[in-house]
Amino acid sequence: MASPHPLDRAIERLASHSHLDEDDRDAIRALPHTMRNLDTASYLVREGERPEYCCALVSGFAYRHKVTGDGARQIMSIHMPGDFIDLQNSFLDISDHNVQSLTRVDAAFVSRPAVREISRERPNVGRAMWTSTLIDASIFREWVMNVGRRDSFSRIAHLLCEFAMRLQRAGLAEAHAYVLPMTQEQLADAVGLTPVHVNRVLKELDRQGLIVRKKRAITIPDWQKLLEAGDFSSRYLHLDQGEPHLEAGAAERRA
Amino acid sequence: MASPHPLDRAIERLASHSHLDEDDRDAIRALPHTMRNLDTASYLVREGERPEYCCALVSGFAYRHKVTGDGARQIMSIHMPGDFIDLQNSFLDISDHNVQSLTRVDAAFVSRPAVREISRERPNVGRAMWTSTLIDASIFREWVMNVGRRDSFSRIAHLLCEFAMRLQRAGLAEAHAYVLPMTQEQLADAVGLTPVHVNRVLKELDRQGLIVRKKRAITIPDWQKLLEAGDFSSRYLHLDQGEPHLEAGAAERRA
DNA sequence: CGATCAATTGAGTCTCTTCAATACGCGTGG
DNA sequence: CCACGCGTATTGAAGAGACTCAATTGATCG
Repeated sequence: MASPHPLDRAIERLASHSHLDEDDRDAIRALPHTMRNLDTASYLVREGERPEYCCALVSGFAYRHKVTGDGARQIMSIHMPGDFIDLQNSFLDISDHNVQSLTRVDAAFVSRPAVREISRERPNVGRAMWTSTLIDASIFREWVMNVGRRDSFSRIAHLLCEFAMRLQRAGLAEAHAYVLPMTQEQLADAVGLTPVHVNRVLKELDRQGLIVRKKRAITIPDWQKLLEAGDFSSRYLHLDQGEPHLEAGAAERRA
Repeated sequence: MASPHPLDRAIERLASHSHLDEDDRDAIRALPHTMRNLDTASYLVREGERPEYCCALVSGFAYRHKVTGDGARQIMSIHMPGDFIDLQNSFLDISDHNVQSLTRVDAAFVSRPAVREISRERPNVGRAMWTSTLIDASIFREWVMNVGRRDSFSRIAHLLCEFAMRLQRAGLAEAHAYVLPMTQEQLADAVGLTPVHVNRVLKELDRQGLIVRKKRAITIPDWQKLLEAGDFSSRYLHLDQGEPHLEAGAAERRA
């Protein structure tokens, strides 16, 4: 057991869906990187720029977003410690969106060429990174549906479920109690609603006993009920991914 | 110049953003595959199933979609000849969405193991495929924004622009005149509106002279005006991708 | 020439937005 | 320690965009 390395959490995340042997892990740890501590609302990536680095979140939260021609913002994903944020950009030349920190953040910046090289030299690593971007894409698809076809109530419930589930999987919180690291305005931009309406829906979720709020801390008294309210199924998170001996049935049952 | 091969169009698509040498192309052509001709509305992939094949569209159109708990459908992308449809699934075990044909379709089915093998054995091919899924993901992000933050008018205009642009890039139609291969109901499911409202918006786009309709054939008299109406910028399609000697400025200028 | 599916149109309704005011929480400076 | 300021959250009232329901037209096909 080596001493803790800033990329360990990210490595574990990759390993949770794709096989990595000890050499692969060491190769990732050996990736030249610079650690940076960033203030809230710092840009990690800017739309239209040519990113030179991929980065992995070590602590803190970040979000991906775009802005329409008339200034409306849409958040397309939220990221937490252990997430690689910019594998997207490792092979795309010009960034098509922004990534900004939601809180203070520690991030490890790895140069693009280094990422490209490791993904070529170490097939396991390349595959793990590809898989990771495929799971991200699956989450985008779910968000398209969330924003396109669910009403405000389930839309917000759904986001709360996803966040809970992912935090738990990452070992960062219990699924039934966590702190949502964003303002209601940001929440609104994530679900395609106005902050005012988000406020009312949160109040209603609370009133119906689906969540309990204390500032931004959320407690979920009855997970099952929130899942139903949010029309949430974790399939799109591909949590069972990479457990080859699991029959399809087992994955089904997990709901 | 070999005789035409069903995968040629897909190969050209990959090569348009990632370098492939003659050996790489031959390797793709040599991929064992079965051609299938499918009726309209056939499933190419089903949510919850364990896909055994990746497929490339040779002719016809298809779409990706999911269905909410109460039966509302959301289309998350539309695919055309030359698109690899299921690289997504090459490394994800359980499909998180459906893919269904929009028209009659010819598709080349390649086994998952074969795809995984070629992507490992031939780094150029692996990289091209990865890049292709990254571009798909970029399109999903744009759709999140389209559905989340644009009103019905620009939302539909945006979709019409995207489709025009992609058809043109694929050499399947002129950008200013093409046939939209879907019903208004499907269009509605793609933009998160009702068919009734889509009908009204199309009528309005027509009335304002942004499009001319003759059945499902669309003509665009003034491309610039439609771009503006749809708040459309092609950046997210990453068309300039893989032209390494282009400075950032050139990409900027393309709008 | 029905039968069927897609497109179109009208009328009334509802979710979510907009505008606007107020309350709350927290850090800063006096 | 309190006052002020600012960002965030909350609440009310009115309006608008999109939906629902329902009927009609049009196109295609056996």
